[in-house]
Amino acid sequence: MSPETDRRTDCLADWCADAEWCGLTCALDVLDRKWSPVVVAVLLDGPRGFAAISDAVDGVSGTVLSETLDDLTDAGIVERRTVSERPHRVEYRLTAAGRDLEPAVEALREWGERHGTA
Amino acid sequence: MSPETDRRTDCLADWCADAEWCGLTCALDVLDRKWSPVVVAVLLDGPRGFAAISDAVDGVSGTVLSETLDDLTDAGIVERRTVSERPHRVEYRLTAAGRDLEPAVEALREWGERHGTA
DNA sequence: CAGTATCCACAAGGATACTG
DNA sequence: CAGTATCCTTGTGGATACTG
Repeated sequence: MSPETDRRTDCLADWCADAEWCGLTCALDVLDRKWSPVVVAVLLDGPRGFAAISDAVDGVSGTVLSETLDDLTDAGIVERRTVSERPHRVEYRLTAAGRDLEPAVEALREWGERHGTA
Repeated sequence: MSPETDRRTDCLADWCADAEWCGLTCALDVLDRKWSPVVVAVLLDGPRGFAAISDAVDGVSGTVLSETLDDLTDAGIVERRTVSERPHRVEYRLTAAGRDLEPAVEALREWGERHGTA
């Protein structure tokens, strides 16, 4: 009954207890934050600046959006590009791994369209 | 700038601010809890009792699993069936809406298999 | 504009003990 | 076995103010 027995040690999610659901838990770990999937969905339409994302994702605070983008960047899903301009601008775009999330995000969105209404 | 302008009032998620991502936010709202998607994944393999789910989802406490199943039941994703036996037994199974989550869960799991390893 | 630094509030997970 | 009732701790979101 040792919890380590069938645990995937190469899994990014530290709460992945059993190998059976490791893929799922890893994906969930990356999209753990409330707004992460929505941000990914926004960026699937193309690169955006901070303000554009903030506008598209109505309801998120600047602080949290910043943290969310940081986490997504650390996870290798989002890439930051600082544009040397005045005023200061930063562009966020999905990496290949990020774009690869499209089927999952799409599937979730479609489910919501079908079942998520009262 | 009224936040209510383009908000889908028929969306189950109360934090769905704009119609654009309503489907996605609704789905996320339903799978909001840490273990919800994993529980759904387990039940995609067929109906299970409380103990069986608890065993399959290694790492979750009884309290939280109970709450998770309650929420999923309220959301119309899981169905409870009490089996009149001794000792007391309860069976959980996915509803049609729950089974309809399979593509999304599968897509997430596949992404994790591809990208979620260190 | 694009953040960072605090501070606060609340929700959710976990442990334990108890009940039908 | 299948929960429910507490209690505790942490994580996360949000507001505000400040910096480059």
